[in-house]
Amino acid sequence: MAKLQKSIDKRNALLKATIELVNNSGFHATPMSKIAKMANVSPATIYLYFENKQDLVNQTYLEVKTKYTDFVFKAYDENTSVKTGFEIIWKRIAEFNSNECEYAFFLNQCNNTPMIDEPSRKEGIKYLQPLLHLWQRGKEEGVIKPVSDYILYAYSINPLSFLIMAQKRGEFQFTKAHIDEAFLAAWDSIKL
Amino acid sequence: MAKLQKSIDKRNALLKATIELVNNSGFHATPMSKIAKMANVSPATIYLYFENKQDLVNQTYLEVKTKYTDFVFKAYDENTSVKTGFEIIWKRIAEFNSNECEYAFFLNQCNNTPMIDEPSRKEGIKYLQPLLHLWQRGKEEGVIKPVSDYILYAYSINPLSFLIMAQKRGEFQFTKAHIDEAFLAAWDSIKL
Amino acid sequence: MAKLQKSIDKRNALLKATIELVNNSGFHATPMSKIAKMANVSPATIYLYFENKQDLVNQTYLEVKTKYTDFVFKAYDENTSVKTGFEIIWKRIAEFNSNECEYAFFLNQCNNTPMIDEPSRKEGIKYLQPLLHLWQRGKEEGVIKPVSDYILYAYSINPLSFLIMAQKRGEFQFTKAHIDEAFLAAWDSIKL
Amino acid sequence: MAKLQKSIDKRNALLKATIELVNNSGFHATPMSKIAKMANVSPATIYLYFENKQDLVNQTYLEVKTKYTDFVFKAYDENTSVKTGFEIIWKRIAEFNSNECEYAFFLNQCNNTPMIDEPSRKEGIKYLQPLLHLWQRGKEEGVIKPVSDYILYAYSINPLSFLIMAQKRGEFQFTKAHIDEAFLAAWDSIKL
DNA sequence: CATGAATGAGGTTTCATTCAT
DNA sequence: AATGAATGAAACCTCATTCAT
Repeated sequence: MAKLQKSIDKRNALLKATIELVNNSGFHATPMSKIAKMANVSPATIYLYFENKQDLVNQTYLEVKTKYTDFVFKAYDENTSVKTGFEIIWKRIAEFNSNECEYAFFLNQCNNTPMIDEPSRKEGIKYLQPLLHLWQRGKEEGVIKPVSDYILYAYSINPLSFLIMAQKRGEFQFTKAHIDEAFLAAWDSIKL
Repeated sequence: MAKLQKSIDKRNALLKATIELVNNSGFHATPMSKIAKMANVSPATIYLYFENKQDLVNQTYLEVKTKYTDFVFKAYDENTSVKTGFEIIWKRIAEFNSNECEYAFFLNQCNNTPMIDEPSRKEGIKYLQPLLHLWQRGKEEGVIKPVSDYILYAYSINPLSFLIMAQKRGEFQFTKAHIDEAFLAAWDSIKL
Repeated sequence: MAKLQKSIDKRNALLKATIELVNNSGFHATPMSKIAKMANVSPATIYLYFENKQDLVNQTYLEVKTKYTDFVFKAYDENTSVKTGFEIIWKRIAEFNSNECEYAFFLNQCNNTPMIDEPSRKEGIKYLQPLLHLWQRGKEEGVIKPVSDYILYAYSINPLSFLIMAQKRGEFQFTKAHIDEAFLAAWDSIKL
Repeated sequence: MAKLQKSIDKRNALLKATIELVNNSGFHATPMSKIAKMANVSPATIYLYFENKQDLVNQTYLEVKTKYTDFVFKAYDENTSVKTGFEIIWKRIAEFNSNECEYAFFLNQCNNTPMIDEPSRKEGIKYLQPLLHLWQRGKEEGVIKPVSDYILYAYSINPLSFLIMAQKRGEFQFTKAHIDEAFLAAWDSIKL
């Protein structure tokens, strides 16, 4: 057990280091040696846990994406009105962005650069299903605008990423009040 | 004259090559040698026009940002209603994203990674002034929600970036109809 | 007993794996980890049986060389005519090359690259004594050309190595008929 | 001109260093850094002249093989008896082995290990044509044994490689007298 | 002004070997 | 005796930058 635990610890330390360093410098500007140093292992050790750098980042991505989805949809229950359901999910996403901002930054980088390879990206997309189903229901009930999910996502969910990145850059302070304003804007943009 | 002209041509070729290569591979995965080759120039020549790689990218960024702003605000006239003004600006932004998507991709990369250094990024921000003024007027007139400009931007402007990137990835086709839907969502999200 | 037996099995598995992998990739392109894997053993275990990689290869070489000599000279009896004696030995060598080609390839690699260290190489040379004695007798009897043993070896024995390697590369098919032709060439080259 | 000459010099220095180092240690035990040092260039410079290590060795092989063939067949004239023609070629090969033994060692290494890739090996084989034609004529005239060219080569040409390698190892001294003895053995082995 | 050649520094990855268990 | 995990050293290779021409 001790040995296994140590291995898991090392793997986690590597994932953590990857997230932090990639957040600050991007994929290509983050050398394996730095990741190793931050995780307190030898560079060679990384290759016991991951095939290569790309694999390390892919696995980190999928792990973080899973954390994100677990967090976002844990509190969600299908038996609510569309608006309530959306509010619950949206607020969880906002909370994740605030509380786990390292994770949020990382996912953002992944979504905006050719850092993650196609298969892992595809794998990461399926996680949104519950939200898509909710929107589907909303369209059928005439509560949500009958437009592409991409547009709904672009206007109601993605702006949070922009705001969180602005906050990271120190340009913007995301307060409680802002969250309510943001939610209103999100809902207004997609509601019929 | 011939000499000077030639120089400008070379500089432009370098900027163009930078945009294309960075769009496809990102900043750190784009070697100077490739930029030089694509611009039909020796690597050493780059350093006659730019201090170093960072400077090349910064200058490219500012140049593209200028093209963007020039295009976006050229048709704008302050003497319109807030809604009309916003629509004009928004549609120009959408048009730029569609017609000059190479430029749009590049600006997006710049906004989402630690590729551009802080000074250049700061420099690039001031360009939005006319839109900010319009929003200010809108807030005073009670037409626009009285919230931070960052939130207004996040919900009404930034989603276009998300959609254009989704289109680049081939996930989404941005049609004429979509543009109208998107504008509606944008306006709904910020109007009072 | 069980313990000792097990050890010998492991050692043999390691020698076998070494031969196969070195045959296919050469000494320096064969990592210890692969040898261990093929022998179903931990890399660390190798070092219980051998001092280091060089020692592993040296020991493998001497072991194979012994198998070779045992096979080649087993049927040999000094009380024959020189020609008959030579034919017996030659045919055994040819048979070894055909039937135990893995061993033959390995010996060949060892003879042609700086893979084996000098002491082991020296050790491996003495095995040929019976053949050298036969040639000595042949020279005294005026049956064999009075030339250096190196020349006799180069022309009557070594060509088999070349042919067997050509066969391994798929360039040449070594049939029964070829063996007789080859023997004739061998004998013609050294007989007076 | 000066520049071009310098480039050619550098390339030649690299080929020379490759030959010497590979001769002494083998392909996989010869790091690029050592080759660079011996050629008095930076490791990075190697990659201006060769794509990678494999390419460096392949090109070296082909270059040396060409030197070999040029030397061997330069004095050869088709209008001779088979025996005389063979003697001329054989003696030239022997001379090459003696005088350019670095080249000869190198070719030998190449022929006996998986160092050279298949395409280059194939490329290197065609060089022997004149000898094969001579043998063909010899068979038709009933002067040469009617056996596979591989066997003829194995017995009449390849032994020289063995002897030259033995000499390199210091086991055997290849004198003028030896050459005549060796030629006789070679001819006896293939003549009818 | 323009360049091709050159390189030092540093990137990712491999591997022979060791060590705690 | 046996091992899986770990690693320092070194392998191949790339690239931003410089310099002689």
